Amino acid sequence: MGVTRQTKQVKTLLDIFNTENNAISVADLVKKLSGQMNKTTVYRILDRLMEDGIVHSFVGKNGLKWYAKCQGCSCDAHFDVHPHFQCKVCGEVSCLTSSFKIPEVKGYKVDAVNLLLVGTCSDCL
Amino acid sequence: MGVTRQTKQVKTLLDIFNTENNAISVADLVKKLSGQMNKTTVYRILDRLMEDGIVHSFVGKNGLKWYAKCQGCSCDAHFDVHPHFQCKVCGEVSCLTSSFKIPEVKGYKVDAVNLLLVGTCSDCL
DNA sequence: AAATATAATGCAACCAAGTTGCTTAATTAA
DNA sequence: TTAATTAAGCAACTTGGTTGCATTATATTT
Ligand SMILES: [Mn+2]
Ligand SMILES: [Mn+2]
Ligand SMILES: [Zn+2]
Ligand SMILES: [Zn+2]
Repeated sequence: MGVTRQTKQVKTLLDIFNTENNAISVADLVKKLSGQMNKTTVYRILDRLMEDGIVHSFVGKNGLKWYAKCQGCSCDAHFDVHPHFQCKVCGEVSCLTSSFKIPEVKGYKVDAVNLLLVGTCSDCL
Repeated sequence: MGVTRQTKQVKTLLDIFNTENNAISVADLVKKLSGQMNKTTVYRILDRLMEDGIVHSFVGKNGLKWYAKCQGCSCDAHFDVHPHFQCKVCGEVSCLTSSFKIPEVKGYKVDAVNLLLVGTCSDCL
């Protein structure tokens, strides 16, 4: 299990994910929380929250790690497989609700799919 | 235009991409070529080769940058839009020939798609 | 075959993201 | 309230990637 103690820092992180609709990069979190919390703490809490199925992570177009809140996941399995969208203009990253089928590739066994759409979001169009 | 002079270092890089079927991470290239070539040079040549449509780049599942040879691209446009596959066992990354249609998302303008399949390759099954 | 112009390399220093080991503090249970 | 132990802080480190500038090598001109 991931989080076992309800520390002030865990509450802070949970609050951020509960009020924020979009995904957040770890780098941004560390910056935003500098002074409140050590960056090592941020990384470790995110790890634990992911173990618990509270958040999920993925890699953005520049190789940075992003986190977003899960919808209906548990510590046993991450169910919400979905694409992500990254806006080239404002930089915002969001989870898309549209599902997609895992493509079959002959000779390969596909376990996970990372689908990142890059373009311009509705606000920036 | 990217490459204008046929230096020893450029030839070395081109030779690697012409003999290697799979994608190569920049980190691996820098390691493999250490002693032969400065890492700054590796990064800069890769940039130029990409400008010329000779190689293309993408981000692997751990956020590392990978390069692979293009098929039929020019300095004007990178045409070969395709998914990539990363094997969790041996770590190899390869370009998939299967094409896919760019998904439409209401309200968004999608310019590029990064599709990375993660699983087990035929050698490791 | 020099001389020239300048593209490209090497080097060192730097930056940013992420990790590790260990000490100290805070939460929870007894 | 004490004790057990999870979790936070801190500092040092690692790795991938970038930048500025001096030097070298390529291609072109004379
Ligand atoms: Mn998501
Ligand atoms: Mn490819
Ligand atoms: Zn936007
Ligand atoms: Zn494999």
